[in-house]
Amino acid sequence: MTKQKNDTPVCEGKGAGQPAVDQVEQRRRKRDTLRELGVEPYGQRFENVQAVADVREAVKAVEFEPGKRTEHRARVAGRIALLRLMGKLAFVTIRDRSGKIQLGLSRADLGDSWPVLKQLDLGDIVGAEGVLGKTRTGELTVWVDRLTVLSKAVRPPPEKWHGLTDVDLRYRRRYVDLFSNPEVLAVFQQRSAIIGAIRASLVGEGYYEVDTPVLQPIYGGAAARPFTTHHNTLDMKLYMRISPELYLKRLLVGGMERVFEISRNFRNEGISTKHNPEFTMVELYEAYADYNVMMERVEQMVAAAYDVSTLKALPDRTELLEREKERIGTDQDEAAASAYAEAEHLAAYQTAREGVVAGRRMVVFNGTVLDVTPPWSRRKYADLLLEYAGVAMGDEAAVLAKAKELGIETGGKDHAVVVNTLFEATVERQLIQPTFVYDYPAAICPLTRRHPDDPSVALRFEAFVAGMELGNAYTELNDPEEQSANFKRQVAGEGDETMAVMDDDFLTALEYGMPPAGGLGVGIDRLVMVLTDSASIRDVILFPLQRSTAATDG
RNA sequence: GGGGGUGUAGCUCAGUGGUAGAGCAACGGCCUUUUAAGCCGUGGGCCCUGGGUUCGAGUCCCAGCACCCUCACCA
Repeated sequence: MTKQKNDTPVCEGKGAGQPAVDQVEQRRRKRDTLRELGVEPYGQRFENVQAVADVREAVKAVEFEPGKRTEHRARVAGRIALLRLMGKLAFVTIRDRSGKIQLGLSRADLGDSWPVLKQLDLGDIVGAEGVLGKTRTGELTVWVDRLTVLSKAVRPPPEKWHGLTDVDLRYRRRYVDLFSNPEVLAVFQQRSAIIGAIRASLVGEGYYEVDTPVLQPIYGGAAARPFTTHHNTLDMKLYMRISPELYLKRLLVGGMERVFEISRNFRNEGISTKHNPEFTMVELYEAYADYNVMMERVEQMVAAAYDVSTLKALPDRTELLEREKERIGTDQDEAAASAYAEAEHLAAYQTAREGVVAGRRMVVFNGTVLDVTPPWSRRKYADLLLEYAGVAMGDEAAVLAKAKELGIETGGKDHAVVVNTLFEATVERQLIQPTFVYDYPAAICPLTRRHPDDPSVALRFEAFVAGMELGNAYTELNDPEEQSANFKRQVAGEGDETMAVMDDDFLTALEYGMPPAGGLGVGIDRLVMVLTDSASIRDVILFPLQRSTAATDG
């Protein structure tokens, strides 16, 4: 749909009289008029700009007399969100990264610059300087004496109240989504803060941040199909990494005893609200630790991430929903069920807010209240399987019977694989509150040390939140013989954890001696989803993969 | 891959087989403290694409394309 419409150039005039001119053409004309007025429509550096939020903060304590101006000056810049021209006076609301502020412009103040105003449109970027005041209605206003055009937008922005809602277009033109939907911008600002907090948290524990290859001759560390590519000069087949694991462990061998990487991984698998072909993990390894330490690291990182994001987000989102509810209330035939759902959602926010007041770290995700305050619940894999599937992990007959009952394919599959499929089908979606599930069937954990008291299980845990896998961790296997044997089984295609090629160099590294260690990967995108109440992974990835690249136009 | 849904003006959306609609945005006019500003007027459409049924299709049928939800698959 986008292609067809946007390729249409200027609308042709129908019938007699004036030719019909589309909005882009109108704006181009205004751009030209600006040049005729001696105003360059694409400005340059605009110095000493204050963020709108900083302007507000600076005069927080000032007592304004409504209708009067003060001596406080402000210099701001942003995109025009609202434009109201009234004869010799205009109000222009601009938005920058930190918020909105109103500009007041009068012909008396602007003098010769006044005609410039008529050439401005919604979506243009302007700079303005003037004195602060409040209108009779109490709105903080910059009474502009100098107006600078910084960028003329020749395309009109989306409708000002609803913004851009077409999901496809929002992802394809994320830049429009970002400037027209402030809550989207807020999500990505929080994402930035969350990654910063995780980084700071690990650096504070003495971790080194490293970068390991994205282009790998041998892929490993996870069971997923890779994207393949080719290097021309070396005439070499390469894979985009599916995991940084095997490289980070080499660094443990090298003596970097605490390392982490914020790693973009690429998996050539299905796309869903929880899966994007490229996604971000923080993966870390800590010598002399084990998976119990890794549980603490998860709790610590999530707490750090929470502290920089949700405390701010909670009231904002509540306000947003209240506004939404109000809007629905005014639309007469809007489904009452929808309003009810919103009310339920608000109730969840209320509960979360009360929890926060009581000192808990609580969020609302998809309408469910989650408490991510450490410590999280720790549950043994086998116990959960017994509880939700009603079968003992070691009881092959019972596991098979239950799997068949649920329509799970079992033919020719390893017992551990059947067990895990059963686990995924019965247990995972029940794990709403943050939970560490530990001691997985050993056969599905080729990189994990086995339990010293029970070799059928491995020292691995996965972290679940809202029925979604958030992280995965092991007490790392550092025995090269055992690792070699596990790899051989994988290459042979056993246990559903296949590997294309043996990574001999990794085994060589282990033979030099890798310290015992705990290792952990946490899905950043999913964590951001939970902390920003985003229902789809595409809402926390700036440019999620979309079909068809032909949609761009001039 | 299965099931369900959506696709109409720049944006958000109505539309009952019979000449294509609203709000916002745009254009013209009035207006010096407005609040999603208002009032008067004007322009703007390959109704996703391709077939079919029909005297007549935005509407009904079939196929396709794109997106969303869901199930399946998926460390």
